[in-house]
Formats: sequence, C-alpha cells, structure tokens
Amino acid sequence: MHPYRSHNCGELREDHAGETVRLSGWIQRKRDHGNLLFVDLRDPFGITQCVVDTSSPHFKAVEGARVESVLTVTGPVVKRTAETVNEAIPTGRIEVQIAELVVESPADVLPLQVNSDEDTGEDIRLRYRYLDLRREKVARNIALRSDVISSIRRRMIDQGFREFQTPILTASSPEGARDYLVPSRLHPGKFYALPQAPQQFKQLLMVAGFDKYFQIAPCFRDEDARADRSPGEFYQLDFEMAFATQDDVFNAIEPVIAGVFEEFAGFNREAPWAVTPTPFPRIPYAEALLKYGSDKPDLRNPIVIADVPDVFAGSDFKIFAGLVEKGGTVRAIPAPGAASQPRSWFDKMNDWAREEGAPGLGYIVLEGGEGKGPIAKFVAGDRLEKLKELAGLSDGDAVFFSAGDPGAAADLAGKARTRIGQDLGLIAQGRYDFCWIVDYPMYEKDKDTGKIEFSHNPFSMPQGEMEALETKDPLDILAWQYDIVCNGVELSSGAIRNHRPDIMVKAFEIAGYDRNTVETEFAGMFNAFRFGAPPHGGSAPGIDRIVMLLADEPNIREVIAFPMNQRAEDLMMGAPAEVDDARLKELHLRKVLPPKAS
RNA sequence: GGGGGUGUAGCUCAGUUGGUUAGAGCGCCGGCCUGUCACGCCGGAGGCCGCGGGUUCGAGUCCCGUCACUCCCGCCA
Repeated sequence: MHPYRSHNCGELREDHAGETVRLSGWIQRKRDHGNLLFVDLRDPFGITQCVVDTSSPHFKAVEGARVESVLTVTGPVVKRTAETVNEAIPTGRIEVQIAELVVESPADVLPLQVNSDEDTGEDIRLRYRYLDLRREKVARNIALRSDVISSIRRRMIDQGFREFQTPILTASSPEGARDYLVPSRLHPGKFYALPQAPQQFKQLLMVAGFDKYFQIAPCFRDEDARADRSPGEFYQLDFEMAFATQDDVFNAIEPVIAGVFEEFAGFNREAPWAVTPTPFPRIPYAEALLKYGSDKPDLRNPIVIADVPDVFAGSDFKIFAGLVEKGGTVRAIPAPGAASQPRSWFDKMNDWAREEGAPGLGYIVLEGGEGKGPIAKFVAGDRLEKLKELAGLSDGDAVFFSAGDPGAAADLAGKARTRIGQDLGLIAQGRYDFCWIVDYPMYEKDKDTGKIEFSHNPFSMPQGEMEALETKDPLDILAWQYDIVCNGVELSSGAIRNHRPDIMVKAFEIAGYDRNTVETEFAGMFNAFRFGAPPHGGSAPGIDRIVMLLADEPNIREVIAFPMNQRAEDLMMGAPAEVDDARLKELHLRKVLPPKAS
C-alpha cells in the first residue's frame, strides 16, 4: 500500500465498507469522548471521520495531537449505523477505524483558527498565510485563480495566440509609475528596472513578425496600494496582434473574457449569473462621462445622467444660471422612485455632496404632477417639462443637480449616481455587465499649467493619424484607445499602437517633447519601427481583478496566494529586508542614508 | 505626503456618566464521559487594556504625542 494514502479524504462511500484504506490529512476537528474519540481528517478533497477507542494502542497518540496536526491513518472502512450517519458531508455514511497511525507532523497551538470562518486580523493572516490558505474560502479563491488562468491560456491559444516570456530584468521606462530598481554588480552605478508591463517587448515581438502574442505577465509598479490594487506586483493577460484594427482586437478578446466569465460566474453561489453577451456595448469616452459621470461606468446601475444647462439658463435660480452663462453646465441625476424618501434622506445626500467638496446637491421631487423642494420654484412650467423630458423623469421620482464646469459637474454627478443607486438598492445583482469605453482623447490640458499633455497612452495611434495631428485642435483628436469595464471596475486598457516614427515624433512634439527625447528615451521601439513594423494593437486585462470579480471579493489580497500588506511588506518572509554592507559593496553601493536625511 | 476607522487574553470581541478584583465565546492545560459530527460537563492558566506623556484622589475609558493595521485622497502612461 502507498505509504501515505490509498484514497483521499473526500472519496470514500458505502461501497468501500470492508476495505482497508489509508488516508493522510490534517486534523480539522476532534471530538474526545474520553474512551472514544472522533477525528475529522481533512485534505483538499474533503473530510472523513476517523474513529479510535481505548482498546487501540494509538488512542493516546491521537488524543495528544492538536488540530491541524498531519496524520496518516490506516484501517477498515466501516458503514455507520442509521442514527450516526452525517448527511451533511459526502463521506458521512462511513468512517475509518484507526488500526495504524503515523503522526507525520504535530501542530503547535495555532495563531489563527483554521476550522472557523471567524475574521482574523489582516497582519496575522498574512504572517501565517500558509495557515490562512488552509481555510476553505481563501483556498477556494486561490484554486479559482489557477483554474481561471488555465482557462484563459486555453482560450487564448484557441484564438491563435502564442505565449512568450519577456525579460524581468530590463530597463527603466521614463513614463508612468515608479520603477523597482535592481543594482547591477557588473556595471557600477547602473540599474536594471523591473517591467511595469511588457509593453515595449510585446510591440517588438510584433515587429519581429510573431502574429499574435500573449503572456500571463507579471508587472511591477512601486506605487501605493488600494483595496483593488496590490502594491508592487500584479498580473495581466498581456496580448498584442499584428495587422489588427480596433474591431479585430475586440473580436479576439471578447470571446475569451466572456467565455471565462460564463465558465466561472456563479462560483460559490446558487443563483445563475448573467454575463453581457458579445459583442459588448461600445461607449465613447465623452458619452460615458456625460451619461455615467465616469469612464468606468457600472452599467448594473440603471441611472442615466442628463445634461440640462438649458433648464436653468436665464432662470431665476441665479447660481446655476450664472454658471451656465460662464460656460458651465448642469447635470441632472434621476433618483427613480425617491419621492417617497423622507426629507432627511435628501439632507443626507446634501451633506454627502459637501463632504465630496461640492457646495451642495440641489434636488427636485416630482409629486402630484408638480415639482417640490427648495429649488422647485425656479423650475416651473416649460422648464419643468423640459427637465422631465431630458432626464426621463415621471411622477414619484426625484432628481438631483450637479453644476459647475463640465469636468467637475460630471465627476460629482457620477459619484452621486453611484451613491443614489446604492442607497435606493437599484444596482442589479447577479450580473457581470461589460462594456468597452472607446474614443479616448489623445491629449488633455493640464488643470494647473494649461499645458497640452498626453491624456492616456502616448504610444497609441491618433485617429486620423498624421493628418489629424497636423490639422486638428489637439484637444479634439481622439485616439484608438479603449478600456474594458465590468461592473464599474476597469479591467484593462489597450490601444492600436502608433507604429510610424514620423507620426510618433509629431505626436510627442504636440505634447512638448523634441525629436531627440523620443529617439533616446524610447530607443528600442523607435529604432525598431524604422525597419518595417506592422500596424498592431492589443490590450492587457488585469488577472487579479478578473478573479476578484469572479470570486466576488472586495479586496485583492483574497485572490493572491501570498500578498503583501498595504505598506508593500511581506510579513511572512520579512521583505523588504536590510542587507549587510558586504553585499552592498559588491553592488557598488554605500550604506543607505537614515530615513530622516533622505 | 494627507484624511477617516481600528488597536483590551493565543484568536474574535464586550467593557456604562472616569470608580475598587477588566469580562465572554473560541482556543490552550487538567479532570470526567463509548456514537459524536461546532460533542457535552467540571476545573484552571493566560492581560504593560499598542507605546509614551498629561489631566485627576482615581484612566481600558478624557487630552496630547507616537506606532501598527486598515480604508480613502494624492499616486497608479
């Protein structure tokens, strides 16, 4: 017989009765009756009850083993009597009588309880992650992650993509986030950087002639954490396609994303989950800002914002009328059915808006065919009719207003839309609502300096290419750039790339960089494009976020096996750590400055 | 870098307007128990109330500072 197991802890049934089996696993729980002792033995496949009494020479050893000790037990499978069957577990009709026992590894007193769903402090969970990972919920999430990645690989390969590896030790990129730097031993004073994304390499693979690339790519960025953003490192489904239009990219990746969500939606849940059918809706960036107040709209929220400056232009509501006259606008955020809310609810919304830094959030309640509320008297007759039409309001609804310059008005309106949707319970459950946000502006004006700069990715192809750059107002130029958004979560950003050196120089010139900057800072790619580059494009959906959505977890640490804490420390391994002077010297580095001095 | 929340037993938490010996559940140790499955019953150990300072006759509780964890803003092409 195998030294550790003939079966796993989840597979024994009544038909096995009479067989002698060997199981190995962890003690999930013990029930000690003094002269009779039950052990629930757990492995990743299930739990089997093992039993021993004082007639056995192993009784004392089992009694002395604490929960989470690892045992190998050997003995006959015995049918349980009718009264002692446990229908709650698949192995509940049998038990294993312990005839032989090996305590493979005794467990000390635990710093956290494995057999309980009880919340435990984040630092303890991370310090003892290997114990935390034994708990059912996290274990399921990590297994899901593995399954999702396998599924993605299979689907990408089926779509004709090939997986490639790109360097981890590479060069610093002057754009974007802070780099992690690695000192070079052979080159004093020089540093490698860890890639923020394999962006340049994948484009170079296109130049090299590989038609469709993908990689489950580790990416490194030295930026602060958020609940949905792990510090330091994360994974992307990085992919790129040659001779591809934006539609080609969408058509290639939509079935992969939709397929993965259809395959794993409903994980851990009873109710079926709906996934947006392909093709996903495509919403221009400008329209998203207007209707949802955000470029990552949660489409489960039915509220649609309306632009209603004319309702207030020239009205007696001087604050809004004045703003509109000065080029500002007013956005109406419908609150369906909110007329029945008490006055205090509207006051609460107003307080919330003040906390967000807005002067307030005006509102009108529609009741009995007329408008009510503090500012209703300014919006009567034709103005009210116009408002109802534009914002799609009917009796019993309320409507809030966000006023100011278009950017600020849209931003507050978007936050109010989310807040109202949540407060009124309007966010649909059990759905993954996908959309593409397309037609991003190529440039934007810096709020403080007024300078023209790249609004997102400087390497995307402007729509209209060279002609647009030469003839249009930079702020009117759109880029072939797109994001996938699901339930208000940005999953990826991508673009059709700018593969033409002349257009690249011109694009950077508009943002205030001279030719020399482009040639030296992006030398690898710029040079490559001089030798025959195919038009190409791609995207890079975030793996961690996909798994987060599928596992319905609000925190990204719940879907990463060994995550760092918020301050980018690995409490289990003790990273980052100081190194001794000898190792610094080898790297041509002197002792670090004390924190105060730097 | 800034703001909010939290910090009491190994773990999760309670602790009244400041009041005498700081509690509970789980876990741990000991005892009893041969059909439990969150087994039950009895007993016990275990606390710098994050740390430092202050107010007070008296501080887990109030004030100031500081540290840790966490959420958010900045940041994340």
